[in-house]
Amino acid sequence: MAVNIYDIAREAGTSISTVSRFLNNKNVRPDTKKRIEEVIAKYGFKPNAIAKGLVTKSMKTIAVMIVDIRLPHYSDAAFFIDKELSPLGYRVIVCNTSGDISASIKYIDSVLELNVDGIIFIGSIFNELNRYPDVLAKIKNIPVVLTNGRLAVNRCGAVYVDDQNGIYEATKYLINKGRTRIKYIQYNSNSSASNKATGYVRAMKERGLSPQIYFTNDIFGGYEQTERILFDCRDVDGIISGEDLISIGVIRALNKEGFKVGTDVDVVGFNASEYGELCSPSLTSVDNKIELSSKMAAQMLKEMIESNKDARVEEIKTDLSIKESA
Amino acid sequence: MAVNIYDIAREAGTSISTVSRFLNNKNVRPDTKKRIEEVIAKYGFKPNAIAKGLVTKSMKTIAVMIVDIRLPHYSDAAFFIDKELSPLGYRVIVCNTSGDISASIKYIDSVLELNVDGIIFIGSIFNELNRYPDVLAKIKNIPVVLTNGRLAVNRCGAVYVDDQNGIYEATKYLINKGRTRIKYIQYNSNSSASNKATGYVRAMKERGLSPQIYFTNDIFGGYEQTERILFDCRDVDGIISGEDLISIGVIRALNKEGFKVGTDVDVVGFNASEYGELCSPSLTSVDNKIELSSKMAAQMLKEMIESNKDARVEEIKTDLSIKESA
DNA sequence: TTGAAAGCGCTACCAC
DNA sequence: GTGGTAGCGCTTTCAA
Repeated sequence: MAVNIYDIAREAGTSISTVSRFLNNKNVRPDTKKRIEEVIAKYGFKPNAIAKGLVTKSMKTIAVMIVDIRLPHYSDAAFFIDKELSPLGYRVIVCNTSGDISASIKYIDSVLELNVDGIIFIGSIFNELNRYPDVLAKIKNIPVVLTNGRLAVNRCGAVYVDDQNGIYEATKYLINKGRTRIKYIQYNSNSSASNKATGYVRAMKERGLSPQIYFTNDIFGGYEQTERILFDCRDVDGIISGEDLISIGVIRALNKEGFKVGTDVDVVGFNASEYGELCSPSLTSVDNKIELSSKMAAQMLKEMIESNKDARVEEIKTDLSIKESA
Repeated sequence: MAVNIYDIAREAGTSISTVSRFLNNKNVRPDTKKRIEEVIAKYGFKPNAIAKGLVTKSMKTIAVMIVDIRLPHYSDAAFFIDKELSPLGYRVIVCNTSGDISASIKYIDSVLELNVDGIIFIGSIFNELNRYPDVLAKIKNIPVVLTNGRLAVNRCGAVYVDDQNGIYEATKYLINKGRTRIKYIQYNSNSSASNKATGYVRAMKERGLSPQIYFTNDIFGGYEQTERILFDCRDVDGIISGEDLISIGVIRALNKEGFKVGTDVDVVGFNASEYGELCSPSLTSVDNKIELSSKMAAQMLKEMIESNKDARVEEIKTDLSIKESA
């Protein structure tokens, strides 16, 4: 049905070898080239990537493992990775692993069957894969890159964002502004979340202040949740959380209770997402450079795939993006 | 390096044909089956999907074309499509077309080379592809599904969400509450956006009220934008927009100016996204059933791929999700 | 139920 | 520079 390289060769009066060379920008005499070009244009011929992949072992396809594309942090990551790699001809397969490690493994199997050229894992949760030697064995021969993590395989690049220090600096910022009764809201209890919390605890203890952490599992912070937190927070002058959406919920609740956010009480978030502009006052937030880290991860994977470069480990420092809420 | 079907056959003392039959759940004698099973387990053998794809012409892969995965509406769509099709063994390739039709065409070419089994286009913007006969020609032989659109190709399913009626009903709701000075904020000027605006205009005119539309291109509604809108809106008692994020920005601005949203002035959004919970008062919004429509699109595509079913056209009605802002 | 062999559409090697 | 040909790892006839 669809035309193939044989059809093109026949009509151009040459061999499939020559057509193949043309397709791969190898040396072909100008006149032969011209004839091939014309026939290809005539039929709108596109070489079959599957057949090519079977020979070359590369499908020009990479997989991105993320927890949930609906969360701004992850959709940003997927977006910037796509933006970086699509122009280079790579196709991006997005896998919503839901933070469930057995689901992740299914996705890994699936993309491995497809012979993806590489995998990017977003988020420290994927460190858990180190506990599955059989999974590591499967991916030991293809390049992978993690953000905030590392896998015990041959070719594993990493982009670390110093989350802990980001929260540490944010806490110090509030303390330097004279805040002393600062609480931290921890979303989830995975390693990434507790890592951030540790930054807060460190900063508090350094100044002789006593840290206090609240836990939540609802990122959109239902009223009950934020109200409960507020109930405990009447004596608070600073609130930091590890996710912008949570801090935005806190601001909403504080507004409702009549607190002047940014004056009576400071609020700081994490991610510096655009959503921080949706609340009033706008949200001061730790900027963990999602665009930069995603691009670096993509770039790193590309280099590992194409130039067989050694795995690198890169570090990124966060900034504090100061707006109105602190 | 990796084991293949030949290795399995040899070690199981049978032929590759039989191993292939086993892999595809065809008839194999129990004892042969058992031997094959054991060898496969021993090596953790996974059949190569590329080789399989070359023969079967199916890679069990589908593509989703969306404008920008960072927008909640689209990331929801991608999430629910993945959730629906991944368990069935399909891999989902996400393409951020950026609303640029020539970028879309590049993505289409790319996934077509991969012989994807089908394509889902999210959003009416992809109706524009009808103006490119050469593009239509390329996809005329694979099943496609659009939400809020239709392509002039053989096998094109569609899931329509009646956006226009959703806004129409929302407008009538405000009018029935006694609001008369209702404005509409239109984001973008593509067919989807103007379609929604039309619903507003229809409802206003039916009641003899004069419609008034503001335009914006910034979905996160910078202050300047919302303030400008507000400047013109001092005589307003209702504001409707075609995107939740815009309405949330409006609420923030109104709060700041001292308006009592839900009392002095009603605000209605569109999408009924969870972000509507992030503002105070919480956002009343047209629920366009993104989860349902995404699942239906995925289901429809799957049926077209697997059972060669005829293309269907389905319609979904919106609801008005009433919260505090109206 | 099983095995042999052709073929899917390419790339890459070898000889010319 | 070009053409012939052997695979890549599967599925799918066709015979047995």
